[in-house]
Amino acid sequence: MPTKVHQRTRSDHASEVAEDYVEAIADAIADRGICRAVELVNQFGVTHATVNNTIKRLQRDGLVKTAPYQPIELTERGKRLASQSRRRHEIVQAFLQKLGVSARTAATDSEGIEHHVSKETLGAMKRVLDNGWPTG
Amino acid sequence: MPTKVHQRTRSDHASEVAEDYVEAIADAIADRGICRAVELVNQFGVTHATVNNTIKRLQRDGLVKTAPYQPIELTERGKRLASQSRRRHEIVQAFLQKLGVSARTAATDSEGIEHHVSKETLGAMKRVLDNGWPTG
DNA sequence: CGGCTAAGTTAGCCGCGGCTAAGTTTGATT
DNA sequence: AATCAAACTTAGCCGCGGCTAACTTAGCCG
Repeated sequence: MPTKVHQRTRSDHASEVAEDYVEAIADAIADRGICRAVELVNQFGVTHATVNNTIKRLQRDGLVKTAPYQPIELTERGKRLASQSRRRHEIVQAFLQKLGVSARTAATDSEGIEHHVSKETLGAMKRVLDNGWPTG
Repeated sequence: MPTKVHQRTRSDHASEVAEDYVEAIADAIADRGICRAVELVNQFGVTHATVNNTIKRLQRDGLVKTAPYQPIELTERGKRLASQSRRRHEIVQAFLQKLGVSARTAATDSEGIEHHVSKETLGAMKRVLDNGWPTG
């Protein structure tokens, strides 16, 4: 009876790594105009080879476009995912700080939490930021 | 210059899968006295083979003990991890509900979030549950 | 007791996200 | 123009957490 529907083909769902990468790429482009792989190497603390593999997956999945030895750019889908992720990230981080968590911890925890927050929960956090704590 | 905000020092941490498994095993033992692999198969919606592989890793890592065709038991370390995970899970879930999130969503989101909540953030959530919302 | 079924095991495969080691390209500086 | 260091690519490896397919064991029941 457990009806175990195996929905394996979840190619429409970007991984957490994908979200982290497009967010970082968008930030780099916003800050410095372009994004080079070495910036991701530094930011994520992984090797160049790993960044390369990941970028290839993101390109295959239609989130980034790049060519050998060229800077990394985002596709329209990539840009959409990046701004979505960034918005979630900002709301979670601000919410945690409003909760009384230190800025440093809020930054760390929001990194992990942002990928697991549903629309409903995000809305509840946003409401707090806009209107204060619930039920007076 | 290199920001290197991201910390790779999670080697001492059990994986999220490990935490989910020991939590489920502890629940099964609490509810029915023993835990059989088929319960994990049903609960996580994965195959028997996958449960087997995972249990082997957990045994290698000293979290569970079992023998062929025998029920799954927790080691002391496994029990400690389970109750820790369960406590985190409960606090996060209750906090989300207090935030105004539906029970259903709180259950889903807390599953993902619990693995990324630091001691400090958990403490802040607990404080809210005990003493109400912060700063008057 | 013999069979059958559910539970468990084993072997082998895959993609992701890591790594090292070695080679290639680029671009700045001399 | 030649060199050199930094950036990048490629090849090959690993462990995790999934899977299928095929097999073995346990235990219930006729």
